[in-house]
Amino acid sequence: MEFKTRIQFNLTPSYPFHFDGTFHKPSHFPNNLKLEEWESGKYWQTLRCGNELYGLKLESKGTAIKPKLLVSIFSKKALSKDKLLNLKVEIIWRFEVDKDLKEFNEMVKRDKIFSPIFKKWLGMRNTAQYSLYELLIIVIVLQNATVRRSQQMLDALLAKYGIKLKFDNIKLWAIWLPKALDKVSEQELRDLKVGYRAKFIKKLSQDFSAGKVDEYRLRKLSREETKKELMKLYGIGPETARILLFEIFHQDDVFDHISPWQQKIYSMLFYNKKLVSADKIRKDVQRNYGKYSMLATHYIWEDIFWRRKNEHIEWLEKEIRL
DNA sequence: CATCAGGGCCCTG
DNA sequence: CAGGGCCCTGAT
Repeated sequence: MEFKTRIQFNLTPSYPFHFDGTFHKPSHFPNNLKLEEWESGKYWQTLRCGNELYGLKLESKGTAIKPKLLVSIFSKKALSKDKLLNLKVEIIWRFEVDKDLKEFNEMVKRDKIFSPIFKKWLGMRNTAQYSLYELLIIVIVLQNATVRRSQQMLDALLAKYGIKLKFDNIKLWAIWLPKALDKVSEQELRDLKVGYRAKFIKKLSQDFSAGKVDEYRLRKLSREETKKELMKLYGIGPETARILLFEIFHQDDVFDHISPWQQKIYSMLFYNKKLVSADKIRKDVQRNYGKYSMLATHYIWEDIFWRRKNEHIEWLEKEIRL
């Protein structure tokens, strides 16, 4: 499928703004059938907004003092005014274009250990690249699996049910709509070697297809209410809910659940020690960064994965099991 | 060749 | 609320 119709507009992000830190998250696992593409100053992804699919391209324009985003939206046919307005609102929300980082930046400027890292990524946002359903699929293939296996599962699912979209001379994949799995049996999903996750994917897709989950309503709830609603979903426990709260609902303080593999990486990052108790890590991070505990951790976390692109970090390689 | 844990969650007792 | 089971893979 190719989208050739294009409409462009500019957005002015709140200052300061860090384009590359915002639109490339090196800690995310790379599967082969790509959902997004990035190079310095440019970013492409397929974009789900309601039941519609678009191609999205973002480019860094303007200057460091006056940052600007050039947004290009590719679609099958010309967009109505309403849809365009909706998309603008959605893009601003998803990528935190308007985020007020003043208080956060003031706080981390005084950080005794990590202020250089916060300075380096000044203006970075935590983005919601995906719709709730899309990220649910991704986090489910992450559960109880090594990175390589997660890649295999997502690739297999995309190859069978995904949509290959060409726009701006680039080919990317998009995750199917929930209703596309209406007539797909649990066994057919199992045949893609997703194991017991087939049941999760099937049930979740049914619930979304039946309109039982309203992402836009959840955005308006408090953190605790949203978490409660998410945990009701079949296959969604505390860890998955935490990821969703941060990466979809922009809750900056969800540093409550620390899994064993994260504990090992945090121990090295924060203390340069092999293993610090999860309880101590949680208390220290919450005390140091308060309502920005997850956002602050996100900066430090992504920074080490950026460094990994150019240097070999022995202890990290050991923790990233392929 | 077997055995086992892994970017968790569900279900049972 | 603790513990077993779950799918499949690659590591040992």
